[in-house]
Amino acid sequence: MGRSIHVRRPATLASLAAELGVSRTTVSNAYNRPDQLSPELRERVLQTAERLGYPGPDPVARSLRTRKAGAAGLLLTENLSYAFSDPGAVNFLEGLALGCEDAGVGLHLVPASPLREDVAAVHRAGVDGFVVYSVPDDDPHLAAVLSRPVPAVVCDQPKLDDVDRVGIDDEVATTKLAEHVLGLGHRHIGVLCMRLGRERNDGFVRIDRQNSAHYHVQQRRLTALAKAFSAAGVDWSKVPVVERFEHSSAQGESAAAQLLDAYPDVTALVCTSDILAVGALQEAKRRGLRVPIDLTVTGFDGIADADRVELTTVRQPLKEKGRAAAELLLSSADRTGPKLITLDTELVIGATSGPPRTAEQPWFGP
Amino acid sequence: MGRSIHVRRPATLASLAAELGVSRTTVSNAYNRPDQLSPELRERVLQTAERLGYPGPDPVARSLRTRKAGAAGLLLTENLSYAFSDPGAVNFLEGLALGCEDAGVGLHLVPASPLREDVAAVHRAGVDGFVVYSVPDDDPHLAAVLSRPVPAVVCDQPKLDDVDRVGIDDEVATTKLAEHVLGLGHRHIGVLCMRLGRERNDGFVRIDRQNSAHYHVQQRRLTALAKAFSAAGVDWSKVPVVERFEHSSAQGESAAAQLLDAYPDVTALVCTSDILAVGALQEAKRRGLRVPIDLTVTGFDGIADADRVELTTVRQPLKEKGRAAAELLLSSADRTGPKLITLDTELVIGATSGPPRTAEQPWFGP
DNA sequence: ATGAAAGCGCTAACAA
DNA sequence: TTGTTAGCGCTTTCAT
Repeated sequence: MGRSIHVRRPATLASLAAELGVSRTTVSNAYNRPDQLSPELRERVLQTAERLGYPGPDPVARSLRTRKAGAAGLLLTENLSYAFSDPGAVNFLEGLALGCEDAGVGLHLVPASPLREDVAAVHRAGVDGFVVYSVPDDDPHLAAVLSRPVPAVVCDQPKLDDVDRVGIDDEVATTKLAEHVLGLGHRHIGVLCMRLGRERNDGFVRIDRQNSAHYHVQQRRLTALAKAFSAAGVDWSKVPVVERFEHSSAQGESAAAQLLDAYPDVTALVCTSDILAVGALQEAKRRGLRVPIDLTVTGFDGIADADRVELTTVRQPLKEKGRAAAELLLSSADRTGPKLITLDTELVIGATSGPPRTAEQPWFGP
Repeated sequence: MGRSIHVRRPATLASLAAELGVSRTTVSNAYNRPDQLSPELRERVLQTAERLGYPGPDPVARSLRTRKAGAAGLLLTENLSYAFSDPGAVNFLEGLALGCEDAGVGLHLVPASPLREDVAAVHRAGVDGFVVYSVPDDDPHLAAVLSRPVPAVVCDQPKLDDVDRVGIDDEVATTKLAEHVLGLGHRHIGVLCMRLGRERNDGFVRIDRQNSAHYHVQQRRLTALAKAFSAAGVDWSKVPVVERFEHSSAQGESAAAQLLDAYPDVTALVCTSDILAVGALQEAKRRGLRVPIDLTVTGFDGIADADRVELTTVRQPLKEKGRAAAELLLSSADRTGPKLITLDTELVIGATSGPPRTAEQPWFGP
């Protein structure tokens, strides 16, 4: 299998046709429409191709001609490697890959680093459509995707009226969770959330920032919490909310520390992601707080680690979301109006939530 | 951002040029060489583009012209979703994605399902090169990749003389591991390995199959074990080796069961992957075998789960392998001969290996 | 069953 | 600074 043969692209479909003394159509047919020519001729074409080192029709030229790239683009708001390091993203992508594979189309991960505003990569991608995974509404890469004359499907966020989307009902899910925590009796609650905007803001979040968040999912979760808490008589403006730019359990740890330092009377930590919650559990452990006796911790997503630590959380069908996104994208040609797919979620009550230790509910410790 | 504007691709670079009364070069320059024309003209071009709904130069046409796709292809031997479900693959891909992103090139996952021999997907991919991740030497997709006039880099396997490769020294690593197990005193050893060929063969493996394996990595590990065991006086032909086609801990479990049922006197299970080893540990637990007192279990790879269960294993730098593969591929233009990168491995002695409990070698515990 | 003609949309010399 | 000229390599009516 010598690579040295291919030093310079030598043969083309045209040169092969010339060599054979047939038309280019015939050679093309030999590859694309075997039934359109005699088996003998086809064999002769293929043999000569082999001899000349002709590697078959050039995919790019073919794409240009057919206006089909045979690939779906994927846009992430994070570094590309996030696709393989964040458990939620990995699950989503597994489903997406499944869907693409079934349809025989490739999955083109676009190198849209959030650092350099390299929108060019979006324009350079030879794809038939894009899946956009959870980006802020002001992401320039998103704008670039939407400016391209190919269909797009958004997963989770942002909510765009005229673009297909697959997601969950964050309000319903969050409300269920909030009611669970409130139902346990918690009234001193702290919240840990993921980034709300493209600029780094590690720390407490005021109401105005919550309301102007560019990450719709986080915003909706906070809004739902605010609503549920208020309904239970908790003054949302007094509920501490700590934001973290990076999504890692280490950041969850530090966020929990920051919150508990400032609000030691908090009895429950509601986290808008499992990763953050896992970090919060670490921090609780470090402080000698027993979960859920001294502190209730909840997450969101339902990743494998959540199961492992028996986290109380909302499980969402990440893999199915990926599949649905693929199907939505690949069927978008048959449709006219935008379509929205909302998948179900499930409240999972684990071992990390319990009633608070209050004066009313005295607890006789070890 | 109405998508309805783009019902039919209306504007092209040429039509835009015509509208503006300038040449196509000028429009092209407005996008690709801003310094080659006056800012005012450029602005006028961009404005008119906006007005006409011209989405910028078509990426495919540009690729055809420039002979650059701006993407690296990835070929897996498994379903595409394997890239996101196998921990080892995920780690490798994280590194690969990192490397691609740094270079600003996309990562095109090729839908090369092992079921349908859909080699066409390889031919359809508009990429500047391929990374081939751990495939058998007789994989038709691999042949398709090598037939294309673009560079290729193989990760791990197969070993091809004239193709760049990044891998580890499986023989050295396996030998270290074998010597550790032998050094503990084990002489009744069983082996669990991954698939050795493209056809399913779940069960015991005879020598001839070991020697004719198409998965070089597995083969080399077995060979190294054979050599080390023989040197220690263990008759390799009597060492039971169980193969599993699917790579999952459930399969590791059943493989361990199969082996222990037939060879109850085995005191150590050497597994050629951590995943299999994790399954073996499960099975040991199910049988009430204490590890490492009743049974020693070792793995290979160094995935996160291995740490979690304190597995004795060989840690290989999976992420770095990905990075190295990207760098190798993206620099292959500057090189002439094929290049081989061999990364270091580390023997990690965890809590799953210990001396055997035998009559001949009484052991005085801690 | 095969061939001729006509581009797909773009960029890169080179010239002006 | 801008335009002219030539393709990149292929597929696809339509005619033979």
